[in-house]
Amino acid sequence: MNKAVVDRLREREVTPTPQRIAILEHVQKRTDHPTAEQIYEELRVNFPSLSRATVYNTLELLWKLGEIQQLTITARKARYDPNPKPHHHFLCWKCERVLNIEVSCPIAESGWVEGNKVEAV
Amino acid sequence: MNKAVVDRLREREVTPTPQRIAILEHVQKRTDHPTAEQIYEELRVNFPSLSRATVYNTLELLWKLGEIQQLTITARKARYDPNPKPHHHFLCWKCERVLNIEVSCPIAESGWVEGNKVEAV
DNA sequence: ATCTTGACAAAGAATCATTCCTATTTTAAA
DNA sequence: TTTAAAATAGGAATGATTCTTTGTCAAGAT
Repeated sequence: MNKAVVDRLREREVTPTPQRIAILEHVQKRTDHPTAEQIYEELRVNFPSLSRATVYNTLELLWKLGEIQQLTITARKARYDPNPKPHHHFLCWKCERVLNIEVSCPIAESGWVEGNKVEAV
Repeated sequence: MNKAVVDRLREREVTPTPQRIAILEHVQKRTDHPTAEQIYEELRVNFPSLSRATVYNTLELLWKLGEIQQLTITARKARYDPNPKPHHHFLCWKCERVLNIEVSCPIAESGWVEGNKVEAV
């Protein structure tokens, strides 16, 4: 149980349920970019009653709150990143791993393109 | 029946079937970034025997051949672009349209990042 | 302390894009 | 033409995600 995570949820006026705390803590601990299914499988070990739907709903909620980021770098499955700030990624087509990459990008930095607000890169 | 398209397929040692010709011609004509389903629905009007599986297989084939590009900018459905060269896109979350954007990008231009070959941006 | 209300979660059904399978048709080469 | 290989049609299967229903829990009112 992580006080910082609990406080963060309260600030956003979201009930800090055990499920939400566990999911946010878990994503924040990871340095890879897990899928919803991977998060579900790993949390299930110590949280057997956890439901897949709760994982999907919570990831969506945390993304909407700006606590985490959803990546659509792969065609079928979404991936999640504990860093909500827009930044670039690299997907290896062989090993399927996703890496953060540092590249200066005028669009990510300005947050605008052709008059449209950029929510993600 | 477009001779340039037929020749292009022959060059790649791929049988220029009516289905493949129709699909490649169709994608090349479009300036938006259609999904496989959209391509299927539109071609079906004049090609009623066309199968969804053929559309999927052909788009995959044309992508592997480097004739078109598959985009994974949206989480669920792939989209296709007649321009096979890596370039950047903008997705509007309201209208779902995808636009090409011009932005100078060291990664797209060099084709490499941290020792890895970049196949798409 | 008990009751009520609303938010949350669990479980599994439903959905939808995509892939797979197989019988049939088409193509290209001999 | 005949024939073997390649390609297609049609529909079933798959898999990620969303939806629906039912049950549970917590906070405030009685």
